[in-house]
Amino acid sequence: MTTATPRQRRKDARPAELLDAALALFVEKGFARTRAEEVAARAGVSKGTLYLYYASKEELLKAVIRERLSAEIAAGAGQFERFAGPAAELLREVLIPWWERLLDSEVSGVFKLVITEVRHFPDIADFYAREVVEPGTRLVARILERGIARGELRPVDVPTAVHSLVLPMIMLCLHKHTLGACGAAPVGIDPRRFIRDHVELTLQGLVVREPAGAHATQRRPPARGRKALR
Amino acid sequence: MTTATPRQRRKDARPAELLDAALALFVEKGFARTRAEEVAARAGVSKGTLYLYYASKEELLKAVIRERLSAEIAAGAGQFERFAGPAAELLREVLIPWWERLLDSEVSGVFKLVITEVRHFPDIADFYAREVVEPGTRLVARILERGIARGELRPVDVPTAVHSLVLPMIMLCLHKHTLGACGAAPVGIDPRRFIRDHVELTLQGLVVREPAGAHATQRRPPARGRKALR
Amino acid sequence: MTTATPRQRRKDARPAELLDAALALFVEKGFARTRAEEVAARAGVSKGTLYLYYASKEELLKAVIRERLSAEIAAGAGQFERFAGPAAELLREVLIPWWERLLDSEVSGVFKLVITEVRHFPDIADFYAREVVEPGTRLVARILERGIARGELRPVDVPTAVHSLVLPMIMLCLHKHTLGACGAAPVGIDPRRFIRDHVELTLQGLVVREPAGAHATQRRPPARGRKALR
Amino acid sequence: MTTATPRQRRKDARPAELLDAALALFVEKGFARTRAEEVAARAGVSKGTLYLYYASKEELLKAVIRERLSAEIAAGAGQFERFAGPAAELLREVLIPWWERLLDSEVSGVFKLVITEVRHFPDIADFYAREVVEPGTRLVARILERGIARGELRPVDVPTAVHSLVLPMIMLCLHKHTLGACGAAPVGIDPRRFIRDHVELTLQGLVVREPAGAHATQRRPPARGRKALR
DNA sequence: AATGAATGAGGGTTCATTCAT
DNA sequence: AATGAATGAACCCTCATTCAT
Repeated sequence: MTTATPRQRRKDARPAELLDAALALFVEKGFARTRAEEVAARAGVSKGTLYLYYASKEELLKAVIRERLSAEIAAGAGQFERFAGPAAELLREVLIPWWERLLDSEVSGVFKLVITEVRHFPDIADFYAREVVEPGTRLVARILERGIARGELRPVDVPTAVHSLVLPMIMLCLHKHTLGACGAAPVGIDPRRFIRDHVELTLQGLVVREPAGAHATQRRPPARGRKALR
Repeated sequence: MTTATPRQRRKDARPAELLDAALALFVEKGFARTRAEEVAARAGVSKGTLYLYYASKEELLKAVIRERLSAEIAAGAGQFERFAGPAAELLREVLIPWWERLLDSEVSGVFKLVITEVRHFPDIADFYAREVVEPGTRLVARILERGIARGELRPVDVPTAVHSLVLPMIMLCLHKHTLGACGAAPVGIDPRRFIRDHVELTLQGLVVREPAGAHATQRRPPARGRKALR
Repeated sequence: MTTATPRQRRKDARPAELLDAALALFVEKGFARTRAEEVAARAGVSKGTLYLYYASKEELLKAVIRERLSAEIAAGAGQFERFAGPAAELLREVLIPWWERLLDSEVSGVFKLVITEVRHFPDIADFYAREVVEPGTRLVARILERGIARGELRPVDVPTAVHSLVLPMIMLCLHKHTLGACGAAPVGIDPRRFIRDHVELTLQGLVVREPAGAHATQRRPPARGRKALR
Repeated sequence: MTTATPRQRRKDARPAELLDAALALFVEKGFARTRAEEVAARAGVSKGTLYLYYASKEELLKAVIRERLSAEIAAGAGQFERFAGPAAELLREVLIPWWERLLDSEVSGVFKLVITEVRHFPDIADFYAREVVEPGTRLVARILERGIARGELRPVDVPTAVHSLVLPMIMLCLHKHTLGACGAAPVGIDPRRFIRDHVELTLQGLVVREPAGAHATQRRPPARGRKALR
C-alpha cells in the first residue's frame, strides 16, 4: 500500500541502488581507489545525495558487505533446512546450486571486499565471523555430521572436511574478481564444472566404500572436457 | 666475496630491507593506506631514499610481489624435481612442507597483495599468471599425472584435482592475513593440521582403492584431535 | 484586531520565531557554524520554510541585528525623553536599568554578532553606526551636555566621557556570551553590581565637587568584597 | 650558533610567518571564512606546508592566540614590576603606553578572535582566563590596592575599578578591527586620546581629593536604588 | 648517497539553496 | 504555504613525489 509518489519511490530505491553501485565499484577498483562521487554517479545521483543515505564512505562499505551477504546466507540456510535426503545428495543438490548462483551474482565480489578490508574494519570482522563464517560452517558441518551419523560418510574430522569442501569455492569467487577479471589469464578451468568436480572429488574422500567387490559406485558425472579419461 | 665496508653492506641490503618493510606494511594496512614514508621509516631510511631504489610506490609493490614470490616458487620446483617416489608420498613429503613453510613466512601475505591489487596492475596479473599460477599448477599436475600413469591414482580430471588440492592452501594464507589477524575470529582450525588433513582427504578421493578385502590402506596419519575416529 | 485562525497566527509569528531561533544559535555557535536547518528546526519549521521568509542565511542575520536592536534603542530613547531631572539622576535611573534589562535579555547577544560579522556586511556596519552607535552616543552625550550646561558636571570632553561610561557595558554583554558562557571562567564580578559601581565611579570623575567643608559624605556602597578597608 | 643553511633559516621562520598571516586573516575575514590555503599563500608557502607546522586550522588558531597574547602579557607584567611610583603615575606611564602599543600592533586583533571563537574552543577559554584575564586583572588590581593602601586612592571596590579602567581599552581594540575597519564609520574619537582621557576621568573618580580648604569633599550622590543605605 | 622541506593534485565531506510535490 | 530530497560548490586535509642541501 505504498502511497508512492514518484519522489518517495526514488527515495526508497536509493539505498539499494547506491549499494549496487558501491559493490560493483569497490570490487572492481578497490575501496580506496573508488571515489564517493563515482559511486553516486553510477547510482545516478549526485555526490551529496550519497551522504543523505550513508554517513561516510566507510559506512557505505560496511552496509554493502552486511546487506548483500546477509541475504545470501539466509537464503542458503533456508534451503538446507528444507532438505532431508542423504548427505551426498544434499551437497549436490543444495550446496552446488547455491555456490553456482553466488558465483554468477555480483555478491561473489563481497568476498574480495572482505579480504581487502577486514583488517581496517573491526565491524566487518565481527560481522563476517558471526554472520557468515560461523553459520556457514555450522550448516555444512551439520550435513556432514548427519551423514557420518547415518553411516553414509566416514568419520572424518568435520571442521577440516568443511573447509576442504568450501574454501575452494571462495577462492573461485575471489578469482572471478581478481585474476579472472584481468582478461589476460585463462586459468583453464570452468568454474561451474570445477564446483561439481570438486564436490565429487571430496565426496570420494568422504563416503564409506562398499568394502567388497561391489561394483565401484564411482558416482561421478560423466565429466566431458578435454581431459576426459579412459 | 663482498669485501664491502659497512656502508657498502647497508647499501646492498637496502632493496631487500625496503621490500621486507613494504611487504609487511602493504599486507597489514593495504597498499593505499600505507604511506611511502612509513615503508621508508620501517626500513630505517628516509622518504627520499626509498625513491633512490624504487621509482614509485607502485613499482615498489610490483617488486615486492615479483621478488618475494619468485624465490618461493623456484624453491618449490627444485624440491619436486629431486623426488621420484609415489605421488601420494610426493604430495605428503614435498607439498605439505612447502605450504607449511610458506604459511609460516611473511611471503604468505603476497597472496593477499595479489588479490587486492592485480586488477590495477596488468604487470602483476601477467607476472602472477605466468610465473606463479602456471608453473605451480603444472608442477602439481605433473605429479598427479605421473601418479595416474603409474596406476596409483584414479584417472581424475587433473586441473580440477590440482585446484581442489591447492586452493584451500591459498585460502589459508589469505585467512592468516585477514580475518585471522583480527584477533576476534577463531575459526577453530589449526592451519598445519588442516594442511595435512586436507591433503589426506583429497588423496582419499584420488587414490585407487584396493577393491577387495585387502588391508584397507586407509593410510591416514594418526590425527589426534577431538574428532578422532573409529 | 487579529481575528486570525491559529494557522494565521502561526504564520504571523513565524518571522519573529525564526529571528529568535537565529539570534540564539548565531550567538551561541557563531554564524558560520550554525546551519540554516538548525535555525528552522529550532523555530519549529522545515528548512524550506525558512527561505520563504528570508532570502538567505545572510539576510536572516541582518534581520536579526536590525530588528532586535532597533526595538531596544527606540525604547531607551523614549525613556530618556520623558525624564528631565539632574544628569546624575538620569544616568542612575534610566541608563542603569536600561543596560540591566539589556544584559538580562537575549538581545545582549547582538553585540557579539555585530563584533563577529560587521566586517563582512557593509549593511550591518551602516545600520549599526547609523541606528545604534550614533543615536546611542547622542543620547548620552545630550545628558552629559545638559549636566555640564547646568553646572552639575565638570566640562569634560563629552565623547570621551560617553565612551568611558558606555563601553564597559558593551563589554559586559560580550562577556556574557563569550568567556562568561564557557563555564570555566568566573571573572569574579557581578554584572549588575558592576553596572552601578561603574556609573558611580565615572560620575565621581564627572561631577563638580563642592569645594568647601561640606561633611565628607564618603557615601560608597557597602562594598563587601574582600578588599574593603579601614 | 645557528648553522643556518638557507633552508634551515626558512624553516625556523615559518611558524612565526604563518602565525602572522593567520592572525591578519582570521581577524579580517573571520576564522571560518579564511581558507587554510589563504593563510599559506599569505605566508608565502603552499597549502601543504601549513600542515607541516600546524596539525589543523584549529590548532593554528589556538597557536595564534596563545603565542601572540602571551608575549604581550609578559611584557606588560615586566614593566609594572620595574616601577614603584604613585598609582596615578603608574597608570599614566605604564598602563597607557602598554595599551597604546597594543592598539597599534596587530595583536590587538586577538581580542576579536577570542570574542569570536572562545565558545567553540574550551582550550582558548582556559588559556585566556588563566593567562590573560587573571594576570592582567591582578596586575592592575595590585596597583590600585597599593594606591589605596598609601592613601592615594579612595577605598573603592578594586575589581570594579579595574574593569572600569580596562574594559574600554579592550573595546577600543575590538572597535579597531570591526566597525573601525569598515571605512564607513567614524566614531569621532581618537583612540590614543581616548585612552588618556579615559584614564584621567577614571582617576578623577579614584583619587582622594584635597579637601579644598577642608576635609575631603568626597561628594558622592545619594544613590537610592534598592540598596539605599544609611 | 641521503635527507627532509616543500609542493599541489586529489578526494571526503558539509551545507546553503532550490524546487517538485 | 510547507516540505524535504537533491544538488554541487567549497574547503579541509593527506600524501606521493621532487629537489636543494
